[in-house]
Amino acid sequence: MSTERSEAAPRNSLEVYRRLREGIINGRFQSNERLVEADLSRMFVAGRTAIRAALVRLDQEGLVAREPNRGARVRLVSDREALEIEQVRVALEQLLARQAATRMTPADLVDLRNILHEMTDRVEAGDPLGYSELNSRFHQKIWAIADQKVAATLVANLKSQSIRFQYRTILQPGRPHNSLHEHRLIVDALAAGDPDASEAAMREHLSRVVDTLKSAIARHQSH
Amino acid sequence: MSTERSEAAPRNSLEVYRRLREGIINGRFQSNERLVEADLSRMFVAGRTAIRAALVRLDQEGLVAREPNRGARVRLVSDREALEIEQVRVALEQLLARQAATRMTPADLVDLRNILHEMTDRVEAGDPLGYSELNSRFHQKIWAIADQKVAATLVANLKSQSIRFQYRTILQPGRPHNSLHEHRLIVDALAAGDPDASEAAMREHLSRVVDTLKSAIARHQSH
DNA sequence: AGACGGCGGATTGTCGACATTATTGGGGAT
DNA sequence: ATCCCCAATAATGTCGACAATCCGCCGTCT
Repeated sequence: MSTERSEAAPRNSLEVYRRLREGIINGRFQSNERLVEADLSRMFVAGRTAIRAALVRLDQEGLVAREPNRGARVRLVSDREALEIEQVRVALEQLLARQAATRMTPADLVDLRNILHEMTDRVEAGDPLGYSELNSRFHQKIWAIADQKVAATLVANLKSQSIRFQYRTILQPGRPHNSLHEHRLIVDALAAGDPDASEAAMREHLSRVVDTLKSAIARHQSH
Repeated sequence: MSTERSEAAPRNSLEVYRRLREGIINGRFQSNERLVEADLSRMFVAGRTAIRAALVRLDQEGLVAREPNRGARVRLVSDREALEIEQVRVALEQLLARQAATRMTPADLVDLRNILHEMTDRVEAGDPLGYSELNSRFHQKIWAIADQKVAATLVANLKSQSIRFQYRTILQPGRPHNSLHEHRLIVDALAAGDPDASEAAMREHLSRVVDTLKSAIARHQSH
């Protein structure tokens, strides 16, 4: 099947890291698939040293699992862990929303409202994928406003780990409509510059996401 | 100065990683100190490959900073970043406390109360270092009860990064006494199995920690 | 037939040498 | 005297080869 997954040669190990990461995130490497260093060394043209460095990094990042003398494989995140990750995300995004409320500028507000309008269009057009994309941009915009590098980095990492579970929540019937409304409430609270309200709105929103993920997983397991 | 910091030879790179990590955390390598691979290779007896792997890991972990072609150095966390880290910790420990409240067993409660008693002793004995140690055990116990690996791992990592700032909060006059009271309130809420109250108590407690850290930093900067 | 033990292929871990890149210090020109 | 350029040096980045380890397979022994 994967006769040709190779690409043009990256010069340095940083490039290898980026490509491997990308490959894992968008599913070109299947979950739990073995990552043999020699193979990767051929696929990307770099030597094994570069591969090795990339794998160590991805291991620490939680995207691959490495067992001593037994090699590396794409890390499979269990349903249980996906839930944990989402719960942590709730906690962190609450913090970010709170912080963002105290730092909003009029320009930021315009940006958020614009994203909101586009989201409305996507919902009306029945385009869940486009909506999902905008959803990401919405949250990232809030991270940027909050200006908390530590929290933002952690959230971004978590997201890359649980990305495969994303579709399970987005594709729920009626979910985009509700989600859109929750986002509006968040923007209103941020616009008012109210930290408590912003945190609460974010919590409300992401708690719903956790709930739908929970039920989606439950349904998935009963099959 | 550092004529002899070397130790017995570790065989594998995992051991190198552990020792280097330990060395950074308890300050045997100063903040911002350059970490030259060849030197480390001699200090620990492993080859440069092992050192390299360890550095990559510690970089991803946030304990060392690596710039391409310019080497690695012990990462210096700024005052600002220490505050961010502590704020993130607040958010995560709230989640952990909430979760712990729903999972408490009678045995867990006994353990927590025991730690509390020991803490009382330390405060009365005027032993802030011993108190600090128990404080760590207290929180770790809650992490264990909560049984959320993702959140617990993140908090532990954050702690290792900001460990140098710890003493600034502990050594404030009157702080241990207040801290002890706050811990009692946390245990009470957990004993009642009340998630909201537990989360609130933890938030109250750690918010105070953030505040004292904030003022300690402000005082430190004015010098 | 089943279990134990050891051989062989495959894969990771380690090392030393070489290539590449930053930095520093000196020499020459203005 | 000052500035700029270039060589010398030191450190990192990369590679290929070798050693150590693990896994599956096969034969043998009970």
